[in-house]
Amino acid sequence: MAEKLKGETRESPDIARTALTSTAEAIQVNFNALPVEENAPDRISIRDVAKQAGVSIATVSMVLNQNPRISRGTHVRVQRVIDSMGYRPNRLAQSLSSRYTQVLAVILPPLRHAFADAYFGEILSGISDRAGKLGHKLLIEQAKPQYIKEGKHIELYERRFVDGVLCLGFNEKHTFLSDLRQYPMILVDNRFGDGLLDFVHCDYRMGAKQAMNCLLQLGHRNIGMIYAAPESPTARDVLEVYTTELRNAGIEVKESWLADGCFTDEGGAAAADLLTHRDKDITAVLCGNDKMALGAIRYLVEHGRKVPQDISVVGFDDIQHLAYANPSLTTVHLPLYELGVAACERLVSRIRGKVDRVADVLPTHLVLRESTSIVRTR
Amino acid sequence: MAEKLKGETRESPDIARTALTSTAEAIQVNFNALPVEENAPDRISIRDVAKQAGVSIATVSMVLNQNPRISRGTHVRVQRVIDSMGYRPNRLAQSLSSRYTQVLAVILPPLRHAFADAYFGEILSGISDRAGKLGHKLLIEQAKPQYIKEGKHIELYERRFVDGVLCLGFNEKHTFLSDLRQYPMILVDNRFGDGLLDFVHCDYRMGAKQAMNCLLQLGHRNIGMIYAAPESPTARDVLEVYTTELRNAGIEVKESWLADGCFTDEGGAAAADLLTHRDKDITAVLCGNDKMALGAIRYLVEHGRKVPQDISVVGFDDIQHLAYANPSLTTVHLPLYELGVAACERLVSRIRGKVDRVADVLPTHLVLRESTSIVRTR
DNA sequence: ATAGATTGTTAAACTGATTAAACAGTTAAC
DNA sequence: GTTAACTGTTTAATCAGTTTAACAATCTAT
Repeated sequence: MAEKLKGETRESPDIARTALTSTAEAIQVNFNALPVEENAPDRISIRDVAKQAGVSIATVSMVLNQNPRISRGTHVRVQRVIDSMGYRPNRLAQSLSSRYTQVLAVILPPLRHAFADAYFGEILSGISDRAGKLGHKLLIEQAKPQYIKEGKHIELYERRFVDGVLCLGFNEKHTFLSDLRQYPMILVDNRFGDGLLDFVHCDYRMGAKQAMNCLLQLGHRNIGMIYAAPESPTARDVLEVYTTELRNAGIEVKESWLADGCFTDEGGAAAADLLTHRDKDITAVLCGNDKMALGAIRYLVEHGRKVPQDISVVGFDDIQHLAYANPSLTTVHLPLYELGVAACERLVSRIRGKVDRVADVLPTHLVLRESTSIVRTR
Repeated sequence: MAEKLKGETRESPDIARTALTSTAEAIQVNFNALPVEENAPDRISIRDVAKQAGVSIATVSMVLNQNPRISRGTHVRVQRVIDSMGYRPNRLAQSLSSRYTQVLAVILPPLRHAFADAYFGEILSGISDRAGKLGHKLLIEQAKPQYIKEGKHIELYERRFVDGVLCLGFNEKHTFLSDLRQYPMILVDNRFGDGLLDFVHCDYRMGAKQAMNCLLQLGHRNIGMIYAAPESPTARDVLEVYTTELRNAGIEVKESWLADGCFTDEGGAAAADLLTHRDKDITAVLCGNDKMALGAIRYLVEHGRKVPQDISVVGFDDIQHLAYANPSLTTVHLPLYELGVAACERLVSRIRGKVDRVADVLPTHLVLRESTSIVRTR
């Protein structure tokens, strides 16, 4: 782009004009003062390269895109010019004509600390790494109510900001997701009941089974559960397996063993409060995520119950630095980084039309640490 | 790029042509079968709107951009057509001709958990909120060595991905930053010694003064410091004020009172180990950030030293959920969210040419909690 | 009545790439 | 010795907007 040049060629005649006409000078002068681009580096376009290399712009474009119809010799010759001129194709122009933007969006829920969240962060890491390798950029958005109301999520596609979208931390209650059904989109770590949305999620059933297995093997029979977001299919998976596994062990779940912890630290503490007051015999608690598990442990310890001696706690997620917690947390490891990688990978495949339905489930495993122990015999 | 797709469109006609020589029908049929975009919603362009409204595309464009030269009547009439057709301008085309992309990039350091970091997260929240309000999108990048080596950070501007860049978590050692000097860029929460880069940072000198004031008033005289990244000007600010304040109180800093904690939890623990072994008389420790403070507290508690009874600890940052820690952390509150807001605001001003140098410093304040107490008299 | 200024709209150039179709120049086949 | 096929390159259309300069219509002043 030759803004600089344009600015100059435009400027001089105008100044001349205002000087002569002697009316509205101030306006004209001001108007011209603004677009003066101090330091716009002269952009090199494909035309400049073509001229320099003595070929047509089509040839340069084909060299750029490794089109096999270009001969070896021409390729080398043009590439040399490209390198020597330091030419970099304008990707706005590329995207405008080529159908692809090479940009993906990640949409996060409107939580105050969504950007500082260990769970999202780990997934994002995976997404970011893979997107980089696949030559895609990442746009980050937060789905605030206003944002959805204004249809900004649809604009993402319609105005050609992105080729596809990854949705983190949403569930069936977030109906705006179905607005995106017709576009490449992947629901990350959840699924929609109607099966109409592409998704990639961790195997929460497997994880729940592993956790329950552990607790049952340690002799626990009165096992509470701090769940969250029962409108989320994956969260329901855990609840269901929890119930089933207890029943298989000949234990009937009591209503009083369940409490909602809202996925937060404080919620976990409050839920632990509720559970321990409703049923003094609970010797173990399965938590829907690590944050709630930590909150529960904090509450329990602060109220004189030793973990794991008095009560065992199992989490879900395996958030990184919690290995240092005291006691360190026994938890179901969710492959969140890999989840991000897979989601990104699949989304790009969808965009390129290589697959037309994505429904992946990634295996989990239990990490046995200090917050669980064999049940205390009374 | 779309190797697969491209491959297909090229391949099929070739096959058809070699199979049936004289009939062009096969070619036509195949050719037409491929580009059938399953779900490509017929994009509405400015031309469609112009036709429908019975005006030229220039007029539609001017209505879109609220150009005052369009009469009230025409504006209303065209706007009605725009709304009824659900037209949304293609922003690739807009950006291609209008000089602005309305996209900003945030570059994070290549730390493994940069995306899950409370410090970055808080700043990012501020940036994201303000960017949204200013009508800008956010691109997130991590400055891995390879990324810099390939000049991707420069490509961000040269290929017109963004109008400006916000750099978080970097310091003078990151020389690649000077590559961006000629473009709109803001260094967030740090500055460059040479004063050539725009920046917005917290007032670390003020914060350090507040922290030292607190500890000295509580009677502490043997005050250690767990610092990090001495190559960072703002980190040096803290070190300097720490020294100055002690000296002003008639205390000479000992070499053994200083330890590098690398800004991490584990580093903080290791540094606490070092400090307490090198000088048993230390009764307080000032930490360069909350993570190190937490690590230090963890180490101290695990090794039988009570906080704050035996030793006081002050942090820096005021990371959100640490208010719940036990003991809760006395710390210097950095206005990180506001920092993000300010940085974004300033960057956009720079891009629009409204300012040509940014150098803002935001005030801090001390949050007194449980990890500090009056010095124990022996 | 006519020149000059004002206002609102449009034609056309421009942004910087991709790509289908056309077109030369060789080579192989009949 | 044509005709046909293949190669490699270019022409020209296209993507979807913005913006300048031109223009017609109306209003004002002489």
